[in-house]
Amino acid sequence: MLNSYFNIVNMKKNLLEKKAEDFCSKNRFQLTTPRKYVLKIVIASRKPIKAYEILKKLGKILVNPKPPTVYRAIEFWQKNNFIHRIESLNSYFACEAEHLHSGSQFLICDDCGKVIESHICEIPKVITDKLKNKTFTPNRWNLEISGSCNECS
Amino acid sequence: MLNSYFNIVNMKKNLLEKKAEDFCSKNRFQLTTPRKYVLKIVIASRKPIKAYEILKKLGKILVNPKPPTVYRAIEFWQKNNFIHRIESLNSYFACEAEHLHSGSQFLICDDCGKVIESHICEIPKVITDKLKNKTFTPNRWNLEISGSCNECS
DNA sequence: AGTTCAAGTGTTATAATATAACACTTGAAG
DNA sequence: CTTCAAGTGTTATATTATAACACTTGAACT
Repeated sequence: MLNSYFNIVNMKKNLLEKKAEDFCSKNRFQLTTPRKYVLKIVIASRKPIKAYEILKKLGKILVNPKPPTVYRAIEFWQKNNFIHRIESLNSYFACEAEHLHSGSQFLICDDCGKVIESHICEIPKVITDKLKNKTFTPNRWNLEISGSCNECS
Repeated sequence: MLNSYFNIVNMKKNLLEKKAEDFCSKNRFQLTTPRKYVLKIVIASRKPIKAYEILKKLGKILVNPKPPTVYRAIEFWQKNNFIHRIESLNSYFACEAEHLHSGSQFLICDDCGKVIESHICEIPKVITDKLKNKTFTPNRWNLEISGSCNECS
């Protein structure tokens, strides 16, 4: 009997790729070869992946790709909310949210490297309360929590 | 009449340096020349400062310092909670908190680069609620909110 | 069908950020 | 006054990211 976990993962993978196709045609962006494969690679990696790791994997598909090729594709997908940058790891991670969001939160396991994204859309109230008198207009936000996941601790 | 803002800033500056001295003697760490001046530089810069900017300023005090000198001092102060790294800016910032804290939050103005640290010590409840069934043990956390400050928006 | 031009790519080079490794120095505990 | 962990100085290099410029492509116009 096959492990159903992988079936679910593969489903998500295909859905995300489909979503990307739709997104591009809807918005008249080109789903070019580098864009397509960079996204595929990031989605396939179920952990945060580094730009030069993407580059290496891309090298198995395209002939001798260069860093800007990867960084441009990353930038495109990041801008359009298909991937997030995990700042504390200099890494990139596919976003499974069904909607745009200006904030993201990650649980990062220091031991196994696993990352869980929690889709909270509002900046937590403690924060906004504290900032009431600062009159600051938030634009983007990112919360990264490091620790140990249940499998490692 | 002098602007009292700068007096307050200078007071804070001196307090922080004093605190660092106390911290080192209490804990039997050495307040060495590079450590002392790196901290001074980070405190004096009231905005997040980059490692190579610190290096450049340090070069006006010490003879031809090298990157590891700066990075080691940064690491020391960061570990001991005197400075934080602002991940989204690859920059470092003096912490004014009177206590240790495993989490930090920053408001970062995209326009003028000003940063405000808000000292919230607990991970916001929305987050912990959402993560209840994930059984994840947090260790450190960092929230960075980018936007426009009141002077820029 | 040909023209146009913004969007996108390929490539070279280099900037910016960070660390490994190793020999040397220092200071405080015994 | 020895010892050795803690800390420094230095060389070299790894890692991450972008500037700049010539070239290609596709789809919106005549």
